[in-house]
Amino acid sequence: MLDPISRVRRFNRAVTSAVGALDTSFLGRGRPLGAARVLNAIGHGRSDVAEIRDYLGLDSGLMSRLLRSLEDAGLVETTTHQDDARRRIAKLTRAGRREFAAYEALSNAQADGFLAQHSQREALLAAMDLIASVLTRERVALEEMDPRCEEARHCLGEYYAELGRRFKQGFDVSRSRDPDAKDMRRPRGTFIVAMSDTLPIGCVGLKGTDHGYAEIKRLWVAPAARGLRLGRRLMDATEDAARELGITLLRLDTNSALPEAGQLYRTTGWREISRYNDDPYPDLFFEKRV
Amino acid sequence: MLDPISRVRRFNRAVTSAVGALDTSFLGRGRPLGAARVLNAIGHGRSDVAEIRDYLGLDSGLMSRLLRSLEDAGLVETTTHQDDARRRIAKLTRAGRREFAAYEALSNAQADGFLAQHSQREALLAAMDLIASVLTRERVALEEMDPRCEEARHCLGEYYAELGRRFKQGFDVSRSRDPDAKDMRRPRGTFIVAMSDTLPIGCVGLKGTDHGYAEIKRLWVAPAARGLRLGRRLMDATEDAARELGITLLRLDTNSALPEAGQLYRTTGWREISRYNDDPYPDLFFEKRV
DNA sequence: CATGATGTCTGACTTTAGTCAGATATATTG
DNA sequence: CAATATATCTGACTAAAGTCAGACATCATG
Repeated sequence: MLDPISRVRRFNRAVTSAVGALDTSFLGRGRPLGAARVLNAIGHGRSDVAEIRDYLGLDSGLMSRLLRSLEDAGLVETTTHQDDARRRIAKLTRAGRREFAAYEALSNAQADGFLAQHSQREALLAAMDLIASVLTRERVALEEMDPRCEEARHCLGEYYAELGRRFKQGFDVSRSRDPDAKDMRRPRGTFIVAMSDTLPIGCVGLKGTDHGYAEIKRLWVAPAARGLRLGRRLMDATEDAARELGITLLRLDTNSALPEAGQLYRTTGWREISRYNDDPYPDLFFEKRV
Repeated sequence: MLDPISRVRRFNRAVTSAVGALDTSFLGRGRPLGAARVLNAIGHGRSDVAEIRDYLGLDSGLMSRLLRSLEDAGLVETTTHQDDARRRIAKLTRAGRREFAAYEALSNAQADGFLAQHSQREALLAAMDLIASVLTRERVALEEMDPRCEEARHCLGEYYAELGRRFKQGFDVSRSRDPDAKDMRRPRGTFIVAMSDTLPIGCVGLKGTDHGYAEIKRLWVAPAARGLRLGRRLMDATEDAARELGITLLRLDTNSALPEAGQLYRTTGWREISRYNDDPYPDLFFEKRV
């Protein structure tokens, strides 16, 4: 009734019936669910037939027939892969794009309707982010990105906002030594964003310097993704990138108001060192040889 | 990407594939999903065939066949309803109870596994409660219960804990005028619990007095269910109950540290009056004629 | 270039879910 | 009691999803 397992199962029941409703709404366009799923997979940019089959978990015979039915309806055209004539590439036709847009509109309206049902939108969204992050934790992809791209800027914005909340004196990025974007791009360094599906949920920067070491900056994990050991994965990926770039010594600074970060560094081979810069915010300094 | 609708849709995708996995895990017991659902509905105490059919949204022909297949497998036996020989009552046999227990174990293990994936259990559970409450908002049932029952005690415990957090001076129930349970039972008064599936998510008490009015006490809505206008529904139900009991004048006290409550009373026809008791906690007093 | 692996397609099949039109027995109501 | 409504069941049907074996073209590799 009130024990944790019952609460999870209540959630499962609620969500199962909601998902059922979501599926049947797709049937409103007079197309079996299987065909609709293939159409939408193609619309979302998956073009390789084998990839779609894999993503949707379909038998190759079934996949072939579904694709054929979409072709017959004039929604999809297929060509052969240019490097491998066995593989097929599927693309939407003009009519297919129209149809896909209709499905998208349906999905968006549904999502919008769901949000409209609750006055505490932000709480609801945060809850959904958290659950989606846990469910898709196996599929979080770490991607190297330009620190100026939209995903990176989103992460950094959230990071600064959080420092502002957690530091007693607040946080003003212009007073901190804001790393130059080009120092966090290969070959000087790199910037890694953790993507869960389409949502950026964490980041870390590796900033090259001219002083014989590189610095780790901007390690951030979205509140919804904490507890999934994502910080450790981001740090591991950064160390791998550093080794690739021929960097052998890493440094970082942090603040004791962020105890979980200090804890992470201490348990992953970082050694506390004395202050090596004059940034006003940090009060803890670490070093690691990779 | 980061807009609210995309976040909802990311959640939908995550949950859809998880639900798919959940469904197929049910298939692990070599029984089609339809039959498994009927078996589980019976196991969870639904015995009236029409009720099961309605709950699962099945056609009567299909329901009949599924029931027959479970009977043939020796898992279910049916009898006719004693007051109405057209209706059938389904019960699990010993083998059926064993099979049901296996499904339950599967579901519990699954829920437990999900919880184990995240270190912030409470945050995860709160998020699930919130989403489940929004999804099942249409199906919240207001039920009159004994104020001493488990569901009621859970709500009251949460209510006191919340007052403790929100009142500057804290809250000690023994210093407040704790209503006698028998004053919140028919015919003196009543106690209503809002149930969402198996989870109590709100309550309100109607306490009879000997002074020509009845008092509304213990109005509480779970944090996960706020924003769904449940407070208003609970108040409406209490007024209905009062009318049924022949009560024409209602009073209540509250505290200005609970502004959403005061707001609710002011917009639903309550009139502020002067202090009518010596309880140390309230500082606002209302009255309504029904 | 022979051999085996891979990606796709086709035909033949099964299972599951669901629909619809009666048939049957029982209950309700004027 | 007659007429009507209700609950269940049965038979006949369809749609959708999925399975499996094998055909065929193409690719990779020794």
